[in-house]
Amino acid sequence: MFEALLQNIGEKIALTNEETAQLKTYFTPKKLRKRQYLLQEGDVCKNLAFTEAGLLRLYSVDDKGIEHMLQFALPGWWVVDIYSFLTGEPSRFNIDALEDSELLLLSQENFEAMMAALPKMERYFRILFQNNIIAKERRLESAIAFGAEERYRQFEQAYPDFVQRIPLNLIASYLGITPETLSRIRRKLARKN
Amino acid sequence: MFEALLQNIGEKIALTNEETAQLKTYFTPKKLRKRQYLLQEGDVCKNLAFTEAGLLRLYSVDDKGIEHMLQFALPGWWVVDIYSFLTGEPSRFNIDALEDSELLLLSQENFEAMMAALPKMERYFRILFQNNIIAKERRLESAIAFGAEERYRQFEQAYPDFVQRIPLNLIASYLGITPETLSRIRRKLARKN
DNA sequence: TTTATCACTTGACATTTGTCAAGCCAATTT
DNA sequence: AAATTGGCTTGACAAATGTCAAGTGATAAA
Repeated sequence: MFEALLQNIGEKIALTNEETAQLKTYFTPKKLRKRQYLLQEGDVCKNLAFTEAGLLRLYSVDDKGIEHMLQFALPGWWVVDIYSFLTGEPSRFNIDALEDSELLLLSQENFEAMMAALPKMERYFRILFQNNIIAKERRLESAIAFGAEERYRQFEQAYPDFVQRIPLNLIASYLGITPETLSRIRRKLARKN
Repeated sequence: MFEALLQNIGEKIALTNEETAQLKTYFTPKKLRKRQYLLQEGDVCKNLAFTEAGLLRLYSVDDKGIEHMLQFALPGWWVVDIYSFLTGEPSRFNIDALEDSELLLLSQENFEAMMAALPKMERYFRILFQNNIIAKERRLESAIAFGAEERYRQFEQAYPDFVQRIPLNLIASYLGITPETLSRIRRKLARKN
């Protein structure tokens, strides 16, 4: 139930057995069915969510009803609308499950209690935020500096797991292109090899 | 010399006069001339840099020698290659001055000493990182969900100062379009009003 | 088992954006 | 003061990507 979370934390900081036992008390397990919402736009995002099993997506819907994938969350990944979480304002995003999933939820109250009780976790989250910034910088650079084909190649290289697990129409959206364009790119790349 | 920095910090946390005096000791002032590098690709980014006056840019250069603007820094903004700063690896980015500028530099060593001596600054930087993530999420969404014209309109709205201060060819690069396309978009928008 | 839906691909055509070249004007350098 | 460079715009054409429709096969629902 906590395997993926403890492994993720263990990669960044060392916790004693007592600390680990205490840490678990701050999290609330939650199961989602495929297509079930964790967060719906207009609601406040009240939890940080860690993915223990399954697959989630965070996306927005524009004026025309078109969905734009902004993030996927495989096991080992956190997913949250950080703006809504921090400000308490209603979110512009949706989070739902692409497969039946198991999450560990951390409310803001518990987040702060945990930080107070386990100051090592400040370091864990600072590293997490920093890694998040680095990943976003890479993705931003990809988005503005490269065409669709190169963005797909970089995506395949960075996230080989994703291409197996996630529908191509959602990957296309994540890359900012249409499914037709992605299909043509894949055909072209397949012919090159 | 520290006005913009202290104002920026004061917006997020409260420091006593003693703490403020101590804080200043961790920073090294630096002046850059227009076009002078702060960071050149291949070098390690050793400092967090706060912009007291002037204007900087952070950019990469691709295989074809084309520059891609990733960030601008007006007074009140920090600029750093966070990956290189944290890992000590050579940077893929460049930082230089678009105008004569004054910076306050914070080395990694001083960064950690300051955190130890002034734990309030953990909160300041956590808020900074969080705000950074939020801004990048907005920008990513803009990049993948909207066409060039809409991205320019959002940029104008979010950063009215930038359009006055920054050459249009650099803004075009930041938006992931060519100067010609930006020029046509501006002409079209001017005709709508 | 049958029907419906979803994911994916392909063709034909439209739109957006890029490339190249040229010209103008302001700013900078000599 | 003159020459050079940089910033910006515009025209003509090319390339990349989007849109719409149709078809196939797998998966899910009835």
